[in-house]
Amino acid sequence: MRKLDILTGSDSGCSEPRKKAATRIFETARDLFYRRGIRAVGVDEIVCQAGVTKPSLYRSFDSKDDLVAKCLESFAAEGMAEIDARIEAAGPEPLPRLKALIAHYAEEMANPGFRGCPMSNAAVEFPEEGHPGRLVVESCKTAVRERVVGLTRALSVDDPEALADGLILLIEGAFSAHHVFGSQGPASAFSRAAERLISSHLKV
Amino acid sequence: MRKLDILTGSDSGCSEPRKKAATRIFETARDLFYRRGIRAVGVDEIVCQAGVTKPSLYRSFDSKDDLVAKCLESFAAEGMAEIDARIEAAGPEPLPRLKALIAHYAEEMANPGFRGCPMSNAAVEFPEEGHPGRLVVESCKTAVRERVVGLTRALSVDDPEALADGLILLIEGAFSAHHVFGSQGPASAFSRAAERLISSHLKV
DNA sequence: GTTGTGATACGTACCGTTCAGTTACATTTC
DNA sequence: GAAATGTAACTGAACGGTACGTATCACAAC
Repeated sequence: MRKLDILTGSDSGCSEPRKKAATRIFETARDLFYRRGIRAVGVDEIVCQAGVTKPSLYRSFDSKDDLVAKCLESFAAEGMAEIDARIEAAGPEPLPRLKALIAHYAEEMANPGFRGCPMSNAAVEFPEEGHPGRLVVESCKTAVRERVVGLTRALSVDDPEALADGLILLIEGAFSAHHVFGSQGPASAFSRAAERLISSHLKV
Repeated sequence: MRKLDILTGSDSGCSEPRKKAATRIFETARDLFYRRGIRAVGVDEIVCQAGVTKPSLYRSFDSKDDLVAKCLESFAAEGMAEIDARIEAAGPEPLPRLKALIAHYAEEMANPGFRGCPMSNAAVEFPEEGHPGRLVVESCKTAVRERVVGLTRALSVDDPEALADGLILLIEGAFSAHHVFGSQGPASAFSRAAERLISSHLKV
């Protein structure tokens, strides 16, 4: 249980005395897994690019799968914190909160380094039930779905669950379409489609 | 160029005299790649499950990547033929044709063996530009996008391109959401969301 | 103030396995 | 007698993973 403490790399002061091996490994793995895919990246490449050695990896992580799961957990926590912050910043009114969520995803996809959702990508790479990484993905996606349906239920719309799921389809679709078409493809229609879907549920 | 001829395995008659090695390899690879992922399946497993040997694989295919690309081509051709047939069967009216396309995807996702779109999955597994499999994916997705935009342009709607892209987001989103949530998740809202999006563009 | 000593952190070198791909040759099938 | 396939071994690289040696630092003892 203490293993994760080391990942923070809290050196408290000093002039960048080179991060701890575990931290370097973790950050490098996160980057490589996201950019190139998880199965496509071997542990040798991770330690090489992190400037450390393999035993350092296995001292801090039980296995590659463990490292994968911890990276995905990090992605999930980061993503959830971002959308929660974005929703809160939109104030108390339900509609602006929902639109803030849409805007957040639209901006995220406009980032130059964007290469889809790390969770959705992992779900494709690990179809086998029970994979440690898959569990993280499932709980994260479920949490997001609950956030969205929580927002639509606060709205005065017909069938808020259907609206929430429709919006999730648009979000996931934009993630996916980005892989093939980039940000100028169908993903560019994301915000407008989401707004249309919302208003079609609103005007009853 | 003759290599593909063998894949049809046209034995013309006889009582199932065991298919040709290339055919068995091809069909087995298609199945395994789709069910388990491309990177997760090795050539040894393919030839083992196909009941053939490795030299037979490399006599018919230049490499694993070549086999991957040919499998993806097959998926693409099959998919395109299905949606074209479905659209044609819907008659000459543009709206029923578009709705037939939506219905097709909805039915496809209801299949028990459904595990997302082979093309979209491959795009996640092979992010590197220029991969032989990726070229197939890109041309296929582009062709589908052209089909959809062709259908929406035939409709009297405002911004048919935006409608087409919105529908593509819903389709891709349903593919993607299916990986995590199965057919009972957000993907179940696919048809209704598509209909709402279409009518929101129609009533102008 | 130098010299033990133990714990932490890390690297060197290697393990066995699996990967994609190949070879030479024997066997089946038509 | 070709053409297609199987047998059995192999290559070299990459894979995930590990036994073991070494550097570093804190804290003590002398």
